[in-house]
Amino acid sequence: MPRLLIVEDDDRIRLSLRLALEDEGYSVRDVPTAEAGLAEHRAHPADLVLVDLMLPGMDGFDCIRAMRRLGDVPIVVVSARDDTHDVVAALEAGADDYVVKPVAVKELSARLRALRRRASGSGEDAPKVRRFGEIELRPEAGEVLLGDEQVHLTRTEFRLLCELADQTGRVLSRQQLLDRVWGYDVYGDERLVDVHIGRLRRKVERDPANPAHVLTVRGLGYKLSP
Amino acid sequence: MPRLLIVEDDDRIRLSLRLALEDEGYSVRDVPTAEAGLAEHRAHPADLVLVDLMLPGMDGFDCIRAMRRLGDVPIVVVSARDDTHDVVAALEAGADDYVVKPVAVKELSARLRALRRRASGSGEDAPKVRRFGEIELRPEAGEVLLGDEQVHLTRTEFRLLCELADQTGRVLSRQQLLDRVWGYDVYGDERLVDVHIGRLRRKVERDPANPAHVLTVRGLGYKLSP
DNA sequence: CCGTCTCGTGACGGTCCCGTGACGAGCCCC
DNA sequence: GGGGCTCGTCACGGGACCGTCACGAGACGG
Repeated sequence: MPRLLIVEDDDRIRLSLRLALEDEGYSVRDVPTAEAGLAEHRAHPADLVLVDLMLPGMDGFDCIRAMRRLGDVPIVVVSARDDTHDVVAALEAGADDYVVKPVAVKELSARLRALRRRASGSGEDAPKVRRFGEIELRPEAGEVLLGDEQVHLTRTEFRLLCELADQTGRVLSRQQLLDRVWGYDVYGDERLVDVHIGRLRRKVERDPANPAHVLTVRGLGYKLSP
Repeated sequence: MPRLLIVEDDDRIRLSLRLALEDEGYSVRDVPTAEAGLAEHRAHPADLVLVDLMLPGMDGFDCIRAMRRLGDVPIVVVSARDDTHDVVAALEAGADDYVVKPVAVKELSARLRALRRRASGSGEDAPKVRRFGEIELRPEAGEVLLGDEQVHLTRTEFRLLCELADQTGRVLSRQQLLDRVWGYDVYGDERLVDVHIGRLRRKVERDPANPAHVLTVRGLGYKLSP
């Protein structure tokens, strides 16, 4: 579930954007100021950021620049001002797109999709099926094979495995996994991750007590080793 | 000089776009039909494509889809129709952006720049692995290799090594290391650092008694030599 | 050469982290 | 409504890890 961060000071617009984009399948967080947006993005990096230009305190341009320094997350400006000068300035600051309020949700959603396609894939179509030793993951089919026999994973276990697989070899903290698997808005107990990791291991590891792929990195989180 | 292909049937608009974008530093080719555009792109692949939607013969949507099949060149639609339905359809077909005529050249140019930045830049960011002789440090994976075998570090040892690595060659005092590894608010015994340095050496040094990289600077602190 | 200071290291008790089993709630399909 | 499946919470136990201390070796200055 892609994570989207909305930075917009108008409560009504923020809420309506949030609802519309949640319908589109995004896990949304929204904040009313640039400062809060930066803090939020630092704590929970988003896959996409929507930012207004006219904000109290730090303005949208500075917000864009600051986020650019943090990473290359796609940024879309949603502004009331239909002015070439603003568009150019926002894009120069590091934004990827600029749409004018009032926005058609369908168009915004299409632009977000286009941007995500461009930002993530960079062209190469993924081989869709990934192997980790004896574990074979087929996201399309929703299947997992251990050796040559299929194992049944619950939805949560499956998504957990997918998220780990998307970042193979990299450590993901419990909080990151909560964000990605359970969604932004869930402030659950981090121990919840442990339980599902355990359940996942019992299904995809030959020796769950000594996992070969779903590894614990003590004090940091979990990772999937190739 | 980035190569830009313009597919636009209106001669006057095509020419003016061409001149404007040549001024912006693009090497421009222009054609009046989708068929010619595809042929041109096949013969001389462009870095960027501008496509009109209303074209005689094959229309812009088909042109976009056909180009998408050829590669992942960034495509910008330049259309007279300001209609959400068209925007969505164009983006779904594979376009990266959609601007409405008459276009402000400055804005178009800024959008092209933003798109090129995104399209090229998404090539992997630096691998972030650092080497110090036989010691290889992979912060993302939470791993450390000595030679080609992985050594297990505890969280504290790992952070300690990372902090030293961040300031390679510079001496860090015990207090600085306490601040960075254990946090500002911890007023622990400075000797604590010694203990962990020792433990670290036993794991990442071939001869812990005569360390080659994790060095003591008597009276000052420790440093990591490259 | 000797006293003092600094650093390395082994041992040990306490703490925190993680794995796991148990349990109840919600959900869906018979 | 019952049974199976999945999920989230909790508590417990074991072990990894940490911080402290003490002792000894080596470095440095006089």
